[in-house]
Amino acid sequence: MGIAERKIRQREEFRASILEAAWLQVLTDGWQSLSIRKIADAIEYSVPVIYNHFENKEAILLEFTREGFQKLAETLEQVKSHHREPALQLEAIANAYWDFAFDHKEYYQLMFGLGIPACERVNQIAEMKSMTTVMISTIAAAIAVSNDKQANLFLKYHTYLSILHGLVSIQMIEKAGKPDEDKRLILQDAISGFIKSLLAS
Amino acid sequence: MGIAERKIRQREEFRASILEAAWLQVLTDGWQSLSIRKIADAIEYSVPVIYNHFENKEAILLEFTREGFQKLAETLEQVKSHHREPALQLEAIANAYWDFAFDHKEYYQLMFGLGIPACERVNQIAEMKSMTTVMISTIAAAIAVSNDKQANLFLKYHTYLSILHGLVSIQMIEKAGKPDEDKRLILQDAISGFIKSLLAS
DNA sequence: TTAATTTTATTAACAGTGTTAACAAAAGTA
DNA sequence: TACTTTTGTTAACACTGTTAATAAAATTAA
Repeated sequence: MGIAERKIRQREEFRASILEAAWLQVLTDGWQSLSIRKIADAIEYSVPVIYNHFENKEAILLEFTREGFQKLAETLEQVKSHHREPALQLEAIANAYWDFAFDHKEYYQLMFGLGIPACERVNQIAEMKSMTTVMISTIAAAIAVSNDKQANLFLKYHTYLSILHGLVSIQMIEKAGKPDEDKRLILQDAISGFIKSLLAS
Repeated sequence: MGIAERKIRQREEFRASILEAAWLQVLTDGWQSLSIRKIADAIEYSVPVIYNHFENKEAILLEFTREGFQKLAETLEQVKSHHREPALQLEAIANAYWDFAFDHKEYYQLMFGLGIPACERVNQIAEMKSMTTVMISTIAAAIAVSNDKQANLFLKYHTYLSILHGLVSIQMIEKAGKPDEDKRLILQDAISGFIKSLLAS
């Protein structure tokens, strides 16, 4: 009796159609405004059927997060295989990572919990300038005593802030882990590398 | 007639009490679960009065974001003033930035739109391991051909990922700006710095 | 084919959310 | 005291995620 098999297949298809409708939603209006009701509407079923296939909304987002990491990993592996030297590989991976993030913004934001609300917010905040100013002026002073007085100030500032923010937010995602001392080590490592290359380049 | 003055003062106080109640909420349950109704409850007024002082919920969060950047800027300025050498200043600022982020998590998450949903999500995702593996293995290979074979692999991996994620997410926040080429330059700069220090240290 | 059972889908509700229109009460002014 | 303005409340609208009760359909057993 192929009935059981067909049923399983149909369930799978149904599940896929939910994800498809959900992803369309995400691509259209961002994952912030994804709603169970809109998905139900799109697939022309009532709301509770969705709960037969996913425990809750979070489970749907989790699915996309998984997909995202899988796609990213594939891409990085592929790109890596195009080179032999580790240095070139690291460079290629970095570029691919960057491209992935911007070619699949919705995935990336989901994967790393970027909440965007701040996006519109942050750009209308004068107070941010004070922070920027402290950093930029200090970097300017560093460049002034460095071996490369022509270094691009804004670029270096941007790199500095990005490193800091990256360290912090990755750390916040992996919330549990590591004692304080180990975390501080990572910070030391990244920043001393930046400073060294800033002064000596 | 001091009536007008008193009224202004009262309005100010009311506004402050809203923010106070809201902030208590944020500290208790995270900014995700801040709600106008809970604020109204806390200050023992009806909901719409809040809209006499803030255009909407976003405006309240914006206020906190502002506060956050102001506090951070103050801290960084202060810390900077304790040193003369730019290199030391950059290091001190980095440490202070780090401390601020973890001493005032709620502020930091608000300021940079960290959405936490992913926090619980990301830690239950096997697929992430593939990405991690690609990066770690490549860095291991790089260390193997470097001048410091004893370099801490996991630390270097963490730095690498943090730099990438930091670059991406800062870029996403400042969404508009800069042409593609300039952005790529920032990536190149940060990554080549990392690789150089990895190979030559 | 009919009867019993299991699976699947729907309606309707609960408990929240942000926001606002209509109205009542208090405070200030003439 | 009468009028005007400010301030506050009630009640609703339009959403959200989630679920209990129930109807309908599909499958199995007799």
